[in-house]
Amino acid sequence: MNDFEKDFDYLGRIQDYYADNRCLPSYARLMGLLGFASKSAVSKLLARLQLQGFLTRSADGDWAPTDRFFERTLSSQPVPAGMPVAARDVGSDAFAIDQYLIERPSDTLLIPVKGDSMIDAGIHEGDLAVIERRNRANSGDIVIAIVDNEFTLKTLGREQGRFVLLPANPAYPVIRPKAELEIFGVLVGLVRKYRG
Amino acid sequence: MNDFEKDFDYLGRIQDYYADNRCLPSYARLMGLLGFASKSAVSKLLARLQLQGFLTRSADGDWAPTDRFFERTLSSQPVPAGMPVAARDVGSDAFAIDQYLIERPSDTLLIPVKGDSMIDAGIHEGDLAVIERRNRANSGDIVIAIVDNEFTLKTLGREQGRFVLLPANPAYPVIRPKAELEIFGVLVGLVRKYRG
DNA sequence: TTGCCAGGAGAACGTACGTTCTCTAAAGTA
DNA sequence: TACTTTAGAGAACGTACGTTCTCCTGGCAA
Repeated sequence: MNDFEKDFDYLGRIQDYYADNRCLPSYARLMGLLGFASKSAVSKLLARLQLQGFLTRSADGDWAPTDRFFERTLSSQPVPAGMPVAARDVGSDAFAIDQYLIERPSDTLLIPVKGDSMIDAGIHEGDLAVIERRNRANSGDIVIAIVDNEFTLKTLGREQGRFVLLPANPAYPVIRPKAELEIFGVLVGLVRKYRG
Repeated sequence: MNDFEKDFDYLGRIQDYYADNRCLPSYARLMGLLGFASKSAVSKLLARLQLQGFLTRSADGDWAPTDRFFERTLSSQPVPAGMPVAARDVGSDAFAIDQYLIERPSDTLLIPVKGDSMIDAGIHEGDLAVIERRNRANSGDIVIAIVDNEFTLKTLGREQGRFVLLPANPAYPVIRPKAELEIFGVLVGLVRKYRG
């Protein structure tokens, strides 16, 4: 393992710590975490990671992760077993999930999916719907509409010039709103977590 | 504003600070942030927020946000028509999804899904599979296996003591590997983007 | 009015913090 | 070989840290 890979391995452990604790570890804890016996080693490592753009200093002078800190490996080709993920091999790329899904952060929110009315569209109960707030949508879009004071996730359709809400499950009826259909937002992404 | 609302306001400012700095503020900074003139006021506030389940102590004894701390990014309650949205945007919380899905960043990578062999599990072509690298898995897990030097996403099953790979699409056959089955990782999450 | 309670002020304390030195050992280069 | 570079060890320093007291004050109930 060369120096570059070693620092990448260190970075991985810091990322894991951050995922657990939602905060960067102190110098003392980094010593234990990385196997260092001195804080100056930690200090120099952090300086190197800052140069590579993974860390920065906050306004208060504390260390803080950068966007690059949260980039994950995107790989479409199998890599030999035993190769560390962190060592970005050929065919792999860096990738930030949130930036991929969310284009307009201030207009975007996450809403848990209830029920199975969109199951045929691959949208399951418990999935997290990434919704961009908007009052208009096109036929064919999957939208969050407000019906009877409740959020409803359905495909927007048209019938005789009127908007209707189409479930993606034959067990559910098409919703034909009597009044104006109130669209809350448009589905721009979906997030599902497995294992609890 | 009663005591409960006041604490909620304090919590909001702590959440804002966290979104900016990706770390909870120290007692001294909380004093400035909340308008307190003493640290004991901070100490007691944190104790109250802990009771309400917004904060907790990490294994190292530090304060750490709980899941509930981030809950404002999820709107689980229906929003009455015409009312302003109680749900918070995802805007300031720059990596909400990433942190939701990924527990061990250094062992996690993203792999684009090819084909429709898992369509009945709600996994579509073009989705991004969030994979945690691991050589072992349990029957019933959805895994990435390496077959013919290609990634294959299937449900892990057992047949007469041997591992097999089960598609979630009747058009595809069960894969019964002749040699040892090479498991690359386990599916821990799924990400889908709509609208190009 | 009195007593009680809780949020906050203010101060003291011990410690863990981040920084910054010098020094060592190993690796690379001429 | 000798020179240079660099990751890390180790120690020292000043400070900001979290905790824990006591005391003050306003609100509420009896």
